[in-house]
Amino acid sequence: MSLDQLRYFVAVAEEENVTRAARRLHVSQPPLSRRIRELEGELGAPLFTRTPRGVDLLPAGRALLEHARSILREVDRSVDVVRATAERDG
Amino acid sequence: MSLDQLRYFVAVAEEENVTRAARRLHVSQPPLSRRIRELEGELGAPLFTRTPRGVDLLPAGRALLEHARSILREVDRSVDVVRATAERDG
DNA sequence: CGGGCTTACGGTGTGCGTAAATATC
DNA sequence: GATATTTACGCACACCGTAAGCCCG
Repeated sequence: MSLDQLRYFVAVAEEENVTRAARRLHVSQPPLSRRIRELEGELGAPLFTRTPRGVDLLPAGRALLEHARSILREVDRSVDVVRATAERDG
Repeated sequence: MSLDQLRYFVAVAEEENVTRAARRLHVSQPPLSRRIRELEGELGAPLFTRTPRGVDLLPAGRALLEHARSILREVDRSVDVVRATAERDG
């Protein structure tokens, strides 16, 4: 599982649609779809159901969404903290 | 910044020595050294000072170490939660 | 010299984009 | 037929390991 995969997942979960998420992420849709499937494969659990209009979050997907957001937030914060610390203490 | 980079960083920080960290991670030392340098480059801040015996954590490195451990813990926990949720709710 | 970090280099695998296929309304 | 996801395919980039180089006690 990679941070990119989590970012991809969050976008798809928020858009509930792979095509729109791909546009938002500035990547093409087939690789995005594939990486979501790979993520589901790694976790051993489906995260979405596929519908004619897009995708719907399953309970496991909703659980991951919270965690993914939290992880990505902490990553961003870490970068800020490290830079600020380097700035301050040389 | 990738999760692998954070795992590599944590090992080097704990061992205070790239060679030992490489053994622990079952990777060879040159790529490990390079990825640490790349991480420093991405962050725009050095994380270690190089010494004849190995490496010493700088303040920015100590700050990152805490965050990295926390992030990696949350990643592991997320996997558990997602699997448990999928198990429970089908 | 010995131990450690770094640079050089070649190979492999992962991830992307385009194009074609499949499915549902 | 339109909109959406998935599969096929070829290519580029990232990462690794081996080998060689560099620095300091």
